[in-house]
Formats: sequence, structure tokens, C-alpha cells
Amino acid sequence: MDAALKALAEPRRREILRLVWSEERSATDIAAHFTDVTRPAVSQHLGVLRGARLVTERRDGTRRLYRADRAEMARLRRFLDDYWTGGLERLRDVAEAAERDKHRRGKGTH
Amino acid sequence: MDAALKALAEPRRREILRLVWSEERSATDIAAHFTDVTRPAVSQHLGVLRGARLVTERRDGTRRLYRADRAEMARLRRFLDDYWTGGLERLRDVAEAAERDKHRRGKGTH
DNA sequence: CGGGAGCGACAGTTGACACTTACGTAAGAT
DNA sequence: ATCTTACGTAAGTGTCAACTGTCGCTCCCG
Repeated sequence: MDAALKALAEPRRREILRLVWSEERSATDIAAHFTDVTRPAVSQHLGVLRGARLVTERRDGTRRLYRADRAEMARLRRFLDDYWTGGLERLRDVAEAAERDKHRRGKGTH
Repeated sequence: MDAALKALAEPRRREILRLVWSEERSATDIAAHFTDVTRPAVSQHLGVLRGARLVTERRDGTRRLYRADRAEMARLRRFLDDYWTGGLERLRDVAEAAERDKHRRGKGTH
């Protein structure tokens, strides 16, 4: 969930996600929509989106077709609805934060 | 809107936002909830959240009390609902992206 | 009027990340 | 088999932002 929010924080990735929202597109096709970014950069963004489960990948010969995963978007929306009001997800995130703090402290003190 | 998503991408800020969700809190009070972060850092985060309109600030003597702005959270949720399906907000964001590209290109080619 | 408490503002450092170019790889086409 | 297309990946660079420590401001109390 943290990954999804982080992925969406980048405007370029939102634009990519919009391109593959209603139809499958290949990586090169997506890159062609941008004039100021190279294809590898788009590929990296797709990797991030894929890591956040926001897009699905399908191989078709030498091409890879991407499509938005709307179910994950729905999950994200539900998260934003419930988190602040003190649902179960909140406890999970707090636990994650505590864990992260431990690691940070461990690295910082040596 | 871009600022709101960016602000929420940081776990620490989500935790802060949760702390001030149902009750007003001072900056020092908030900082006391964290063991591995100094008060000025929390103050900066509050500045970011304030810039994203996600919290409101109220002065009370020497203290400043913060509270979550639920209306802005509702706007964000609506954004996530409508953006990808091609609402008006989408056009605005695309325009913003184009503007950003111009600036980048302008700076890059100097 | 001081003096202390509560906060924001200001450098300075460090780590994350978006981007580039160059390269490696898998699947069709010739 | 060899070229070509369509990709991901690796290494390097510049920029941004999260953090720390210090300082300066504002408000309340004596």
C-alpha cells in the first residue's frame, strides 16, 4: 500500500497509468507518448507500477502489454477511506512504522 | 492535488495526519510521539501537510494547534475516483504535466 | 521589563530517485 | 544462422527532500 501511494506521487506515473487505464499498451507505445523521456525511463516507471501492483503485465511474443489493475486502485481508495478513522489497516501501518523505526535506529547508531 | 499525493506518500506524514485526525495537537505534542525524529523535523512535515491543505493551523498563545482537514481528504478520494476515468480533473493534470515539461525542457536546453 | 517556553526558519549533510547512455536478452523475420 | 525488433537491466549523474543542529521570533508569567 505504501508502494502504491509512492508510485502515484509521481505525475509521470499517473500519466502512464492513465494511458493503460482503458486499453492494453506496449512499453514502446507508451514511451512514444512522451517527447522528453527515453524508453528505458518509461520502462523503469512501469517496473515501479508493477511492483505496486497497479499494472499487470502480459507477454505477447517480443512485446509486453501493460494494463491498469483497477482492483488495486479500488483497494487504495478503500484504504484512504478507512485508515484515518481507525480501522484495522491503521494498526498494520503503525506496526510497519515501528518496525521501520527499529531498522533506522539500528543503522543510525552504530 | 499533486502536493496532497506527495505528502501522503511519506509514511511519517500519514502517521502525523492520523494523530491530528480526531483531535487538535500541538507540534511538540506530536513530536513526543516519535522517538527517532526531532521536533524541527516534525515541524517541517507539518509545513508540507499544511502546504497540501491536509491540515489546518490555529494559534493559541505560544502554541500552534493542528488538525486534519477532512474536506481535503474527501477531495483527494474523489480525485482517485474520477481521474482515470477521464473526468475534468484529468484534463487539468495533463495540462499541468505539459507545463512542467515545458519548464524542464526550457531549463535543460538552456 | 526580563526570562523561559514553544515553534518556525535557516544552512548543511545525506540518502533516495528520476533520468541518461550503453549493454544484454528473447522472440519473430529474412 | 543472422539481423531486427522490443524489451529489461546496469552504471553513472543531477536533483530533490528529509533530517539535524542552531538561531531568532513570539507569547506568557514573574
